[in-house]
Amino acid sequence: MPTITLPDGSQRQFEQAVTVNDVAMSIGPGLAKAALAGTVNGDIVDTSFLIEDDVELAIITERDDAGLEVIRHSTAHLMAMATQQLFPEAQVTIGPIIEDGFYYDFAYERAFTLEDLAQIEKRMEELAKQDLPITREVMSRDDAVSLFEKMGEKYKVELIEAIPGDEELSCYRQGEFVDLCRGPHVPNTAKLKAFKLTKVAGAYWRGDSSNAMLQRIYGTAWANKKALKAYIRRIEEAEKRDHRKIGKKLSLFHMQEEAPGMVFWHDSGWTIYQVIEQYMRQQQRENGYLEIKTPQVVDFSLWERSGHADKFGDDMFTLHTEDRDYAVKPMNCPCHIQVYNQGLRSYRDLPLRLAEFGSCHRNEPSGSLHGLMRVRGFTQDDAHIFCSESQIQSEVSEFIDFLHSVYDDFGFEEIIYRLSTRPEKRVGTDESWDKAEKALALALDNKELPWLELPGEGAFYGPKIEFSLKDCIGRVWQLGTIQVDFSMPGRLDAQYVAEDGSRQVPVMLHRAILGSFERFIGILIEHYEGAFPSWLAPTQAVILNITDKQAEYVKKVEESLRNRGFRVVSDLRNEKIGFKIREHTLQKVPYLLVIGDREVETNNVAVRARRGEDLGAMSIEAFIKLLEDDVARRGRIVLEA
RNA sequence: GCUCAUAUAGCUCAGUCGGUAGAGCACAUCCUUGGUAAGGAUGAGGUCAGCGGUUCAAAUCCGCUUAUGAGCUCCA
Repeated sequence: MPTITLPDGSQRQFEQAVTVNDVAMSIGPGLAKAALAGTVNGDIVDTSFLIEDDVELAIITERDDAGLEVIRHSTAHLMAMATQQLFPEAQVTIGPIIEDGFYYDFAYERAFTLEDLAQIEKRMEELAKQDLPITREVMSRDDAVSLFEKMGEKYKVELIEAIPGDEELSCYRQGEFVDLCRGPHVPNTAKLKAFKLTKVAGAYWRGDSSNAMLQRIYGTAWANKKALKAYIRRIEEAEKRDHRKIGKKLSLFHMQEEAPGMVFWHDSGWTIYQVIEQYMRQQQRENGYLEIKTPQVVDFSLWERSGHADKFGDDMFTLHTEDRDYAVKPMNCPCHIQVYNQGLRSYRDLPLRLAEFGSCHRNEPSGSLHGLMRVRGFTQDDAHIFCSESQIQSEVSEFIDFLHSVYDDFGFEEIIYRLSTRPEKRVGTDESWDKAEKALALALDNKELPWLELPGEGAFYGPKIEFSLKDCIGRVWQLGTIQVDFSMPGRLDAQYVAEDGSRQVPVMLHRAILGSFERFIGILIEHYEGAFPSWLAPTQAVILNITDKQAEYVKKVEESLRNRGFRVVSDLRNEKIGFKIREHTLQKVPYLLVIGDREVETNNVAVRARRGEDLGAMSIEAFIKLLEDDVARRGRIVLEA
């Protein structure tokens, strides 16, 4: 005689065991129709789940996030069913949900084409309309193995065999399609009303590049057609932020076939780059860093000693002269240790923070190149902090504060924090690793930052924190990082004299805030959709004449703004004012100063802000003040008073 | 690096069945001097990513190479 407590606290009693669906029905037939799943004491279950004891129950519908996840998961099954009907030779593997959708990996003799996708989607629509009931059955692991063996699903068998022998497994069946799955699923295929297959791509079995390549079909699924349409529109809008498109439109940079993965910066893009570099230089100076500059081409033997040649030799660009082999540096750290090693260091010198805008080259795999986000030639705002173990904690903590103040200036709010911990192959004692990981975790916790642990993802020489941001379509890119290194200083003979006169090996913290200028600017372009705040905008204001008569006055205004250090140009072309305004608005210039006879007579400028608002006529001095304030604000988000 | 797709004028793109290319914008010249998102006319501009093959004939079909895109792997 179960008593069921609903989310609003109300209770219902039943004479005998009931399913989630029965309970929903007892509340109302509308709810029963809308029910996709339930949560029983916090665990998500099918609507067919039989409740025998007193429980807390919530009915899940498409309005719950969990309901949407169930829909997506069931849509993945629907796709697998449709695919196997059309391509009986295709074997199923895994089909999880992802952000906004799902995918399913198939083993098939050839790649699916876009025509195949359209066909699969059509079959899915048909199957959904058939309103096939989706049923759950439980079986032993061995029964499951023989079932899928009989069906010739060898990947599925491999998956099941990895599960402990005594565990019970569940299978879901719809029509003649069966799949091993934890569930839950929607009660019938008619609940799947709004989906679309989006792309097809190869993906390695179990994510291992030495395994076979499977065919992955991606799809998106929503509660209804309206939400699906809204999603598609959202993606289309997001794609307009693509830094490659905006970079071209605003002529910030370009790349070309002769230098894959290398950036040709145009004057506008280089202006942004330079503003950022000068800003970082200033910030570093204020935060106790010493700026240095080290060579880009260094004898290969240094990379052998540092361990880079061994681990990353293939990714390094090398040069050969008659008698020597060199490498173009892929990282700055070995060079920074060379600077550290000049002269005998004392514990009194620590922490020593050496910074460099270090130009690095890495021969990244061709398939991984991506606009400015992943390039082969880039410049890092790199620095290495040489310190004692006892200084790690405070250095990491100070660094995170520094990073936040920089990100605030760029208006970044949604930072993803990740802590990568010890990998299997590593150097250093467990004791050091314990200490370093704890120091990093504590630094994050002390600032109450939400972070995710990536076990085993640390570098071989030490754990690291990654600070990442998302691009316009949600891909995550690492910008900042701080990494503890127990290995390299020792390998390259860095030492200091401790209080007791003994020689000690310093700990090295690798750290970057922007990461690389290239990637950072890529993210920045997408963040601002090309509409840079005044301090970064390549051109801060354009001065426009209405007719030739005002040309002289325009030049005068231009000169007085230039003299105050602003980046301004005048547009004296023989075009209508509306035409010029349109053009510079599309170029996302923050301020347009319109000069007609009225402004010349009153010695004013008429100011139009980028969004189209008319700030009215003002004196040149008043505009200078306005722009100065705007520049001083940087990209900080100003809360409305 | 792997799978699939793509590559046509400076940019965005069209080009049917194989018959040696077209639009809009941009650019140049001229007219127009116009008050807040496109004034008008005329003109120039490409041997269709590169190499090879099939064919009387290739932007179009086939192969290779390069680059780009999406995803996978990788990312010190």
